[in-house]
Amino acid sequence: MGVPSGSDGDQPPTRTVTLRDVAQLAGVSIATASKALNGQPQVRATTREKVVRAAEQLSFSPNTLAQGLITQRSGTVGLLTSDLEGRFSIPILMGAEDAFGSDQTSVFLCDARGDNVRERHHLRALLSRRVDGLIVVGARPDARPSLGDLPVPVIYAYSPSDDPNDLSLVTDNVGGGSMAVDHLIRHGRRRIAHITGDATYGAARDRAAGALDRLRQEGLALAGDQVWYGAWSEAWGRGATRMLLQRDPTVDAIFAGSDEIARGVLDVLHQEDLDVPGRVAVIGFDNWNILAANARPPLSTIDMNLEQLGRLAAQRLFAAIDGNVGSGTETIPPRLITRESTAPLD
Amino acid sequence: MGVPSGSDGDQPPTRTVTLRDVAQLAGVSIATASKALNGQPQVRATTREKVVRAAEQLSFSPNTLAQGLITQRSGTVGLLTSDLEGRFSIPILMGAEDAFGSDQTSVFLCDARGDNVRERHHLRALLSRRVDGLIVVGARPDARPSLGDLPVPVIYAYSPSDDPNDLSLVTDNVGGGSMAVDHLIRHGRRRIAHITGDATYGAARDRAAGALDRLRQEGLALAGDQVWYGAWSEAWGRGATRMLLQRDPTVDAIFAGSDEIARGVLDVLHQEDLDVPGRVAVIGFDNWNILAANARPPLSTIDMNLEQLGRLAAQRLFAAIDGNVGSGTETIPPRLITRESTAPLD
DNA sequence: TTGTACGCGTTATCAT
DNA sequence: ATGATAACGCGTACAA
Repeated sequence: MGVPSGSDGDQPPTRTVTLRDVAQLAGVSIATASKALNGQPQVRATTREKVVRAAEQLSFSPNTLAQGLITQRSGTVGLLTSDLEGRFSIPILMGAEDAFGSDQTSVFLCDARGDNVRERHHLRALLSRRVDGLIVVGARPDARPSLGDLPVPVIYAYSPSDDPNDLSLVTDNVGGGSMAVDHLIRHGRRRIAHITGDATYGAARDRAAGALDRLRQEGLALAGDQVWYGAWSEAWGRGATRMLLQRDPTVDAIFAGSDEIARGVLDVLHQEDLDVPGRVAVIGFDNWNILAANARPPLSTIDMNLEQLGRLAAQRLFAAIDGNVGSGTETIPPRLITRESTAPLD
Repeated sequence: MGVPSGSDGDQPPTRTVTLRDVAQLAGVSIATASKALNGQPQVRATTREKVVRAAEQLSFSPNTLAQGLITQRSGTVGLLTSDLEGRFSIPILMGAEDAFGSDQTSVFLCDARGDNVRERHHLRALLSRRVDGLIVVGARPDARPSLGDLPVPVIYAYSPSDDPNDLSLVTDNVGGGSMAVDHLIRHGRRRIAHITGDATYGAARDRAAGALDRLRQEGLALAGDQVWYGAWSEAWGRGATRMLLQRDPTVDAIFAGSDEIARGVLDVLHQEDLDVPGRVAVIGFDNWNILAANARPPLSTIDMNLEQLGRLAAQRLFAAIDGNVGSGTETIPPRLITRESTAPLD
């Protein structure tokens, strides 16, 4: 079909305006037009004025592709994510996009959907588009295979590369776990339990390690006698809490490995008529706003500062593009979000 | 700092390999190399073989920028979103990215963060990059100002353009509301109430209109005597449910305007010991998996098919780029997701 | 201060 | 079937 849009009559297919048109209208050569628009000093003020005016009049917009051909810089970067759906990619992506946006560089978004073939495919396309650099955002906080030697710098975010020569940016899960327990201790809790997700996730083990570490420092034992590994789901939060309460009714605080799990924990505590935080304090992980802020009561939690991680990735990539390539793994500190679920005992 | 990465010695700054290198290695002219690689018929099989092999050996990757200069097509499109944070943009964006990915076109992601200035800024950048087209993804399902006449086709997704000459793709909120109530009726419910979000959202009013319409068809009155407009939050879901139960204890089903609200509804129903779905059925809206699938019980809901909307936007944009520009507003039908919160009364 | 001429990497048109 | 050569739109060394 194709209804012709616009009410204007059939204008001749208006060629996109080039620098030649501007130069012509201004009555100068292409070279001077270029210099004038690019703020080169060797051009008379009045001439520059003429050119600028002409450019505006024609609403000239320089062809970045042509510029890139010359400068050998496309002014673009690739954002290669493994799962857009996952909630962790988004903030990172936002941070990066934000950091780049304030500069001149545009961002190619590619979602590999966890598929290796698709990833290679996107990689080829990006290199063919001559991106100046690449940020690879993983789906889970465990090491992923390096992309190997590429003609452009690469930063790995969230999932570190398995090659220590690459530069990776990750969250500090050990520190986060420790921070959560520290917060509970400072609020007078002594019988602290830990319910968390899939033990095959490094994040789960790291958070637990941090938590246990902090408990040990304080000479406290873990309530419930074990770390309750399971699934990253509300359902597991419910199930584990029931088991926990049965095994150890003296528990006065629960550190949940994710906000989802924490919601399940809250649900069962309500069912058992155990006041939160009066009787049991609860702290989550992720600061997933929709879950944490709207919980009853609002949930204290650990924020991994993913947006900052994204921004930092952008900065590191810039540095690498400018020749300052780094390597190793850089860790971003988490942040405590205090809400009502851990208010002090009165 | 900048630790030099890689363990290989200081290789000379390896120039990116061009078609010339390939031609040279294959012992042919640049022109023939080009033809060979592009599958032109006028080239001997053995020659083509040579060239292809040379290209592989050098892992040649054609410079898309240069190609674009000639073909006047960049093979890129812009995805201009108003709020990446918002959960609605993501699935649309995924659908579009997916549809494009299977073709040759790459996607520029731009987040305007609801800021008009930033939007113009991104727009300039995208046009300067010679994108072949644009998809504008709004933050809320109400009309937004048109970008006006641009040198490339534009598709508006989720938020329709206020200019009927533009092509907009939106979800069917009236149909969704009607579908939700229909489902409840089919399962024997007669005392149906509706709790929803901010009345300034067209989506809220449309869903309510669809619900009321379906009730009217059936000769049923709305339980609770009114549509409970409020906020798109769990807290409002709780508050409204309490008021509703007070005003009309006979209610046997609640249609919530969002899954968030539905979660609040469920919470209060549990507190009041009203079995779901035994005593009261609950249906949400959005199919926001994390909220709906993990609710207790799992929540029936309406899915707006946003990913499909994104894919369709990509297809329509392709058509427009190929000259088949459309206009007006196209509506994507929603889809009912049945879970346990609306299981039939036994 | 301005203009000429060349090149960026590729495709397309013409000879050969 | 192959190879010069001219574009594409722009930046820049060099000459004027």
